[in-house]
Amino acid sequence: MTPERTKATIFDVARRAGVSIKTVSRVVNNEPNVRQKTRDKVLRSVRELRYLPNAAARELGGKRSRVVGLIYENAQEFSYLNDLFNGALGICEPAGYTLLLRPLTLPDPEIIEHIRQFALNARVEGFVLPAPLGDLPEVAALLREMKIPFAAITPREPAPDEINILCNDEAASFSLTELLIDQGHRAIGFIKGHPDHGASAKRFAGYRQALKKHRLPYSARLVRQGYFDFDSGQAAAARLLDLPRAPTAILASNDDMAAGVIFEARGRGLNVPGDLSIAGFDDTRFSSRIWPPLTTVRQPIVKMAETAAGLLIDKLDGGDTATPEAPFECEVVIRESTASLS
Amino acid sequence: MTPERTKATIFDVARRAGVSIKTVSRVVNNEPNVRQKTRDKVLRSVRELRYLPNAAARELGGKRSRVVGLIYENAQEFSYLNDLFNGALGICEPAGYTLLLRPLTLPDPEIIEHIRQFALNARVEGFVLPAPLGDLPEVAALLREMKIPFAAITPREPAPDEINILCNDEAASFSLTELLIDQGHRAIGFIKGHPDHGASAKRFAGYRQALKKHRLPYSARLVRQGYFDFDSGQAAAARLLDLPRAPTAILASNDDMAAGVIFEARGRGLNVPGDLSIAGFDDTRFSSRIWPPLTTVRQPIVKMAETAAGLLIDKLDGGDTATPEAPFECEVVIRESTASLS
DNA sequence: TCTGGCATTGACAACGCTGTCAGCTTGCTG
DNA sequence: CAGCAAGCTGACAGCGTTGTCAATGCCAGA
Repeated sequence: MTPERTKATIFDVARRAGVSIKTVSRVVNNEPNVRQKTRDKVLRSVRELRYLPNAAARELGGKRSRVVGLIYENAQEFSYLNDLFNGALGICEPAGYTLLLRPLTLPDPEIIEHIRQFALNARVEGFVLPAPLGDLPEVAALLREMKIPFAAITPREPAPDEINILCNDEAASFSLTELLIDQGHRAIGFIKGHPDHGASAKRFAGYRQALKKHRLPYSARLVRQGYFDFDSGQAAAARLLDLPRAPTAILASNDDMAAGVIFEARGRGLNVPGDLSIAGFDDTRFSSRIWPPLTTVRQPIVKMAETAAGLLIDKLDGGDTATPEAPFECEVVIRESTASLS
Repeated sequence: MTPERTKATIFDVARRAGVSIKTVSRVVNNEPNVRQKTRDKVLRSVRELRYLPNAAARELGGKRSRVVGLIYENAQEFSYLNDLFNGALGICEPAGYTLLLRPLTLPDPEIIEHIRQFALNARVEGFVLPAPLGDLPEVAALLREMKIPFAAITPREPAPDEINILCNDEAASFSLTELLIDQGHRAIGFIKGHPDHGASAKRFAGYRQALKKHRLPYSARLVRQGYFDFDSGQAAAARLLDLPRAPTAILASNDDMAAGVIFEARGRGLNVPGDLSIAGFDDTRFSSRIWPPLTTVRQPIVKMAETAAGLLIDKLDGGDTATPEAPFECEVVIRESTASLS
């Protein structure tokens, strides 16, 4: 085989296979109406010449950029983003799609303009929108106006006609709360997540349901608003621990805040979990690495991202209507930050 | 102004400005030899029509993809990656370049093939190579063979003819060690970083220099090999703390390992920093959020990434030879994980 | 005024693919 | 065995830029 001096084009492949470039195009794009024998000839030629379609020419001729955009909130937990990105990339790459990231700092008064610019500049054909972006009505409106489909990951309200990836946050929160109740805790503090995230309400709902099931009184003074960041978790913990009859367990709506709670507890010389049990959500990279390792809930984020990207690409490739997916299952991970009330 | 039904092309701009498309092209690409008056006319037309050059056509016609690739090790600290990405993106976007990420899981026997595929598929014009990728000779060889320039961030050996972004790791390590010595520590353990990273050797060198300056004996038994991950840090700490005359301070070559040391110390019921002072490197997101907050060294990663991307783009745009940059300054961040020997 | 030479501008052919549409095959029906 | 539909294939015109090269404009110096 002669070392290719220059990259092979569709013409080279066609000549070698003894067909027209159009037929090569059909084969490469998996279009129907090509005889199997012809298809084989072309594929062999493609392989022998290591033919790689020129993406620019493809886009110019065919109006398809094969670019998927992933917009995310810059403040998000990194391991979450990492899983998200790896999951989506793992699907996009083999499918011949390019995955482009676009961080956003929320709240952003110019968010619409930023997304519009990104979509235009990068010729994005479809978006993956992790929480909380799938919940912003102006974003959904913009994408609808631009006729760009999207896959929302854990939105509060599933968007009609779009792809929605859900997980059973509520059930997981229920289980986690139940675990604490089983361990003998009666005064269980709860730190809510950012109100813009759909997950926040669900996690809170699970907490209330568990209390109800076990006939424990719900007390608003044991519930504080947090914003998913370490500092808000710490602040909320401080106020909970200042309470006359402080909780013996605190459930934070994510691990960042739970880490803040641990930090606050340690600062007060409290023993975790001896004096205070703490649990979070998300199972971030550090959840198992802080002391004590955190009891938490793990979402199958990689799989969720894979599914989001996969369904989106199906849609872009003109596949059938996206099938409504069953919610993904979360898993409670029990570690040392929670213990029976002694 | 009529609402543009369809996106404006270079022809529309040319017609409106009363010039040829070639002249529009020249103006848009900032080429010389266009009269100022003509330039203004064209620019006005561009603005009025909201003209955005079609990237695909540009690439097809001009052979320039304006894609910069960022290859990174998937196991890397997320906040490091995040800073890296945000820094590079902040430069690429306004410059009209697309930044594409490509995670790699090291060690990877097929790394060359993976990078080659990525470069080919994504038509990458230049790479940003954070440590340890800038140190792998086969990667450098591949990129040279493919004639793709790159910017290496903190490589062990600056690559000749390429862009190298350095920082004074050694001096920072020296300062940190000196800090511990000043606090009265005499038996200072050191956990080395991954041998593939250029920074590892430099950090170790700074440690030895500080000992030397203060006439403290260097003892190999106080030095352990780590690999930049939490577990190796914990394991190394375990062996150091098992020593007959255990160190009263441990310097880990990064924060992940330092977190492992804290974890191990806590597991043994040691008080940090009362019984053991601990310091790390990198100032990751969690460094200040674990208990106790970690004394560490902060690298200006965002700036380093910006510089890397900036110089790379200059090179791709046919700018002059990249000026050799002075190393970036690291900053010692003193927190509560270190204290005077009581 | 004329000329050479540089600055400025434009005409037109790539670039490598996909969409359209027409033409050729094939297999089946009557 | 004609006739027709469906299956298969190819010719060719875009797609929106940039590169090349020729044409024109302009100015200083002869």
